[in-house]
Amino acid sequence: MARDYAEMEAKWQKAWADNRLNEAERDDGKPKFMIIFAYPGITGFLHVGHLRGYTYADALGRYKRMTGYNVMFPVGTHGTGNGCISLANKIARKDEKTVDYLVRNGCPESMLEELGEPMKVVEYFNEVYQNDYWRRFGFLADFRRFTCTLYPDYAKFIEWQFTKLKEKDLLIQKPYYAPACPSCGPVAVDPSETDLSKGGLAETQEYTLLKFWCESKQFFLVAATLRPETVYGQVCFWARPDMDYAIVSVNGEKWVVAPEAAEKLKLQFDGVEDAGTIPGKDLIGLMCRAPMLHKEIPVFPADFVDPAIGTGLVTSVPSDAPADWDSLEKAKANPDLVDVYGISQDVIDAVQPISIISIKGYGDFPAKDIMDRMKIADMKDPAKVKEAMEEAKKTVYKDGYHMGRMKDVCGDFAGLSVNEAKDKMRQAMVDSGEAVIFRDLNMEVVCRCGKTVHIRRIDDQWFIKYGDEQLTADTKKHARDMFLQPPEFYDNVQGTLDWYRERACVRLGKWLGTKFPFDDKWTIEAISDSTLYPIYYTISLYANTKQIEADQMKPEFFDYVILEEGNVDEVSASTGIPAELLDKIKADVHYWYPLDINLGGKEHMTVHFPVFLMNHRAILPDDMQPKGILVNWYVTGKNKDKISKSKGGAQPIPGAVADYGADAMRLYYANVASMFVDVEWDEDLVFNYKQRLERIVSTVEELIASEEDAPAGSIDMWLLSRFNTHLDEIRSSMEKYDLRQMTLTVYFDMAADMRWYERRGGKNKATIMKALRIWINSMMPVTPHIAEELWAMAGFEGLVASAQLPECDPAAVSAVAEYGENYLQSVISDVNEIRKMVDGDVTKTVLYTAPGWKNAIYKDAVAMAEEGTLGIPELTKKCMADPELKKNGKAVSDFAKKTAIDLKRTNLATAKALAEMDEKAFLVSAKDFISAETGITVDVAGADDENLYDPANKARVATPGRPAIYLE
RNA sequence: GCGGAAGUAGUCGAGUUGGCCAAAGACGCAGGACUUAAGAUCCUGUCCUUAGCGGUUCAUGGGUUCGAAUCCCUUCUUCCGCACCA
Repeated sequence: MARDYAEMEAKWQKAWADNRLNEAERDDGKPKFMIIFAYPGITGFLHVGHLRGYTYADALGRYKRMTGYNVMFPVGTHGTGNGCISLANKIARKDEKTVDYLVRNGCPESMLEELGEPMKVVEYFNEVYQNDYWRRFGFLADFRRFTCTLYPDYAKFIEWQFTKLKEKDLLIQKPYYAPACPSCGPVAVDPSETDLSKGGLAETQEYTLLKFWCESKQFFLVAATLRPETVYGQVCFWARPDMDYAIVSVNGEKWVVAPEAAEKLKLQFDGVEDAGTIPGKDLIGLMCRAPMLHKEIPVFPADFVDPAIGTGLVTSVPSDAPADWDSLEKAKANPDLVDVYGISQDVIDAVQPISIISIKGYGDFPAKDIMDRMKIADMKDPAKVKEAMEEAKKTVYKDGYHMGRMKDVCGDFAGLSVNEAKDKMRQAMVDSGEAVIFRDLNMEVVCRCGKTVHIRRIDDQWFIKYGDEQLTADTKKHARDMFLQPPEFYDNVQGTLDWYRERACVRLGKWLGTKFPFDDKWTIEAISDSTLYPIYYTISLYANTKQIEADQMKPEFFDYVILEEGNVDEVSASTGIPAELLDKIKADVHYWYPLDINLGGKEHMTVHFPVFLMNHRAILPDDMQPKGILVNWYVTGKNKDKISKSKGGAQPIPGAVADYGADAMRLYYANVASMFVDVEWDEDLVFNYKQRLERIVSTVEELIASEEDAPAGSIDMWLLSRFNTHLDEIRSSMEKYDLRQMTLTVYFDMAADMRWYERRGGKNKATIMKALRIWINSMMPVTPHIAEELWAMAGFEGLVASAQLPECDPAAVSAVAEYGENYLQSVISDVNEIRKMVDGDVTKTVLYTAPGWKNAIYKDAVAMAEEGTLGIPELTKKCMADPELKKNGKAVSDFAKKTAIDLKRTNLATAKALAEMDEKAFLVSAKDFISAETGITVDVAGADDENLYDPANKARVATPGRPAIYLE
């Protein structure tokens, strides 16, 4: 059936908008429900994966609407940071990939000129997100309340928030080391490489700079190490003879380091100045005094030293560093030491590895052991050797760190475990002035702008004090009392909250965002301005409709409407906002808040959600704390990666909606898996959902169109019982926000029931309309457009989007009616099962229902089970007391035993239904149906019947609920 | 390393307060119906065995229990977070 989904969807979306169903207005007489999804950062076009979470939010909101709630579902975007700037820059310089990406996603070429300007990028994507994604998917979001973190009124809110944090002593200043680009300022180094063109996997490492005094030259050779605990094993020093080193003056001392390192030092230490250069070859052969060890060691040449890492000078600990062991062996064998550098053989011979750490499973020299074990000496391919050496280094470091113990040669530190010694020894050397701490990236990192990123010290950095004990304790307590899904998040968040310390909250340099209210050289960074914002949706409406202006939104305004502090006339006087309006806004804020659900992807679990909770706890009173957080997992690409926005693998959203329809995609998201697992994007699967929906649509269409009507019978009771039961299931699933279970009920179970009803010849018009009323209404949250279409077709009143889901009618629920059909299905299934085993054609079957005495026992057993007195001896005793039963002796006691055991494990309602059922009458009435289903003649008989036709003596095995079957 | 999660049939995935679980649903596959236009629809089947019985399963090996996919421990494997990144 060809159906123009786009047109149909647009029609209903317009109807919703015309009826203003999406607009959230305070209604003091009605319970409210406020749900948001964590607004997306503006980073370009979104992909089909993002819509997963957003769709959940809309579906939950719609469900709440149809169960009596006044719902607010606002949306917004997050533009803070440098994403938009870097995107605009790339567009401005006509970066080919970027332009191609934009065009492919439907950006008109004419827009490209304008988009070189960051704020234009923001404006453009604000429209794209709202129109091409959220409206297109049929979200009943209150677009009037849309806000963006770069709006001037939003900035006022953030300023107020920071004023509050400061008042509560939660803002502090201290020095801070951050990766920074010389022109763009601090950048984020992470695998997504949002800010970078290279090096997203780099880690910041804390090196210990060791100072080696060189008496003859009166300067320090400065080596960087990650293993300060190995200083007692130093035997020599490595420098590159083929490069020039820089001499810098640091607080009056002269340090020799690689030129790259000199630049880095300037970023992290004060008073670093250039003081000349020295050729590397001039360093070879010098003697220098090793820190802590206090021994003179010689400088040897080495070609493995990389000037870009650390200081470009390396201290040698052959016992525990495979590279050092290897290099030392080579160096000693190198005649240049004597011939070229004039080092005396005595000095060379004196360089012997010192055993300093004992590790279980290793000998005196772990570095040598690991190389022997890995047979590195036998390797020929240089690339393989390099890889193996890297591996060897890691292994020996790891084992040493966890199992190693310092040996006696290690002075005061002897006997300590390596991980203890590491910190203590570093601290000791720092205290004695022999070492300083230096931070460096472990690989090259290049900013989007093309410059190399280094670690830089930033003084007077502002932090939010998330480590505050009281705040942490209060937040943890609240997190125990609220709704958090999935359960492991509920547990983990406690630990995450504990682990939070200070967090840098402002940035220098070119960033989009709100200026820091206490010093406008800083810009508030992206996470810190997106923690309290849901409450702002209750206010944004007034700014968006120009009822208030940004510059009227002074701190006292927020104090009044949010915290109910201050005097309305004074606030009105100072802001120029009428008192009535102030009170109206205040009433709105307190009607809608607290937030009921904040829904976001799993990436928010350790960052956004905890700070969201902490900021609420820090600033708002008890009755405004968030009530729930729902975390959704991702839609991933084929290779299990998160579908990457930048890599452009996924289909653009508008194309996907056009292909499958918004409802099919919504159903796909809701039903394909639990919220809490990743799913792989699979177009075929989406197509399947589309087909399933179409099948449901045509089923409903046919039911509505059918002219037939028939009197109601047992199958009608069955259908209404089932559908009313489903209503309860839907409600209990949604109680837990379990959309998957809910959609399973609505789109699978109910569809199957409807089919069975038709198959059983159900044709009662009134029953059908009652069932459709329930069914179509149940489809509204997830597939609203199709529900609307069917609702209209069935002639129901108004829009289903504003209809209320019927309550389950307990009078319609009948265990007996439901049991009958299950019974029938299992009889048919048994007949088929047995027929499969029989050779030759089957023409006839006889179904024997259980004899009266078995039914009598069963009834007794059920009655006893209801009273809770059922047991094998009790039941047997009771049976034997009956003279009629006693005649059957052993058969009775066996059956009583079996019945008692069975009943203990079956559902009592089912058992009762069976006990009340007249099986024989039921089977007689269903005879024709069974016959039609199986294609064979059916006879029904009771095992007690006189002149029973029972050639195979089957009737004796019949039990209640399980007729015996004979085939011929 | 630290912390967390998870391993279920050909596949994706339910089921994890222990019992009604040979284990939902979907997909795939096989047979049939309808038809020969459809990535259509509808039935039936899909661990082994078998007149519906029974047997053996839920990464692995052990344990607790009258009873375990579900609880405890071994081992193996996979995934995720670890901070200034939304």
